[in-house]
Amino acid sequence: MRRTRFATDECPVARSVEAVGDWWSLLIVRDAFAGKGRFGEFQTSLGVAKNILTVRLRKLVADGVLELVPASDDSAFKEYALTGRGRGLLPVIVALGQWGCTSSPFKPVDRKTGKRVRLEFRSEGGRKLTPDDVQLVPASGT
Amino acid sequence: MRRTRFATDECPVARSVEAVGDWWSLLIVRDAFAGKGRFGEFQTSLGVAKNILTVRLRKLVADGVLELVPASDDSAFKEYALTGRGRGLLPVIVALGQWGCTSSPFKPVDRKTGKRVRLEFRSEGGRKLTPDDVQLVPASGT
DNA sequence: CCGTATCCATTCCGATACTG
DNA sequence: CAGTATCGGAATGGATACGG
Repeated sequence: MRRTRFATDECPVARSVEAVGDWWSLLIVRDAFAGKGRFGEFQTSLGVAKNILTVRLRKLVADGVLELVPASDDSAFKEYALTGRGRGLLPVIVALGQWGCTSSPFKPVDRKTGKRVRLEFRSEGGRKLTPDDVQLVPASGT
Repeated sequence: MRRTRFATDECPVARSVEAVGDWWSLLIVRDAFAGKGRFGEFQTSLGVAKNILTVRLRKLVADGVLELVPASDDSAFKEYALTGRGRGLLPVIVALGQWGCTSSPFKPVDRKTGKRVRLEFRSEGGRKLTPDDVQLVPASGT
């Protein structure tokens, strides 16, 4: 029963971990943000075995991260599209990307201006904080 | 040779994925941010098998996320502490936490004011953006 | 207390072959 | 193109026993 435990873990990080499943899922989500939606696109992009991809996609759909929609170009097929919940994962992707390195094949930009976007910590007052300004405290709701 | 491929992947997300390894590592990092540092603390907190924990800690140290430092209370033992690189993972943890849910055993606060901190997308001009305002574009460096 | 070493079950992953 | 089915190898994970 390995890591099923995480699904009911009280920590949202752990539950996110469980929901997204494994890293394949996250890379699929990354590709989805990059505009990919077809089974073959994911398969080519990730080089993952097709059976694994099938399982991952199914899980992502079951978890409400992706949904199957009619393909835009060819009505005979379906496409995988991010749900609202799925789009909520963008900060995770961007945070990983920012941590990974600077030069990236995918960069986040403002949809309107096309300018570079970054993830920042902001206090309630709106003040920009560095990671060192931030600490994780044990709890007390919200 | 499974997923070793990711280590040389050009995408920083994929490389982060490889560096952090698996979800255990991320949960260890989460605990480290929460002030934990001793082997036993991780072991108790995560309920992970000790041999697995050993491997994960070793990998995190090798990847420069954690480092071994003399224990503060008992000089006979060592503690695992986040490196600068490791502290850079905080946005990832917080992003996962924000996505996971609202009520959390760990919340990020401003170290100085104690007030709630959130991760936000900001354009270069400083304007706050929603995830829907942001798109991932294929590349062109930095 | 802090690991290491071993054993075993489960799972993951990749390759391949096959269907519609 | 979009999967499904099966197979074997590798890695993960848990439990336990052992040593510094």
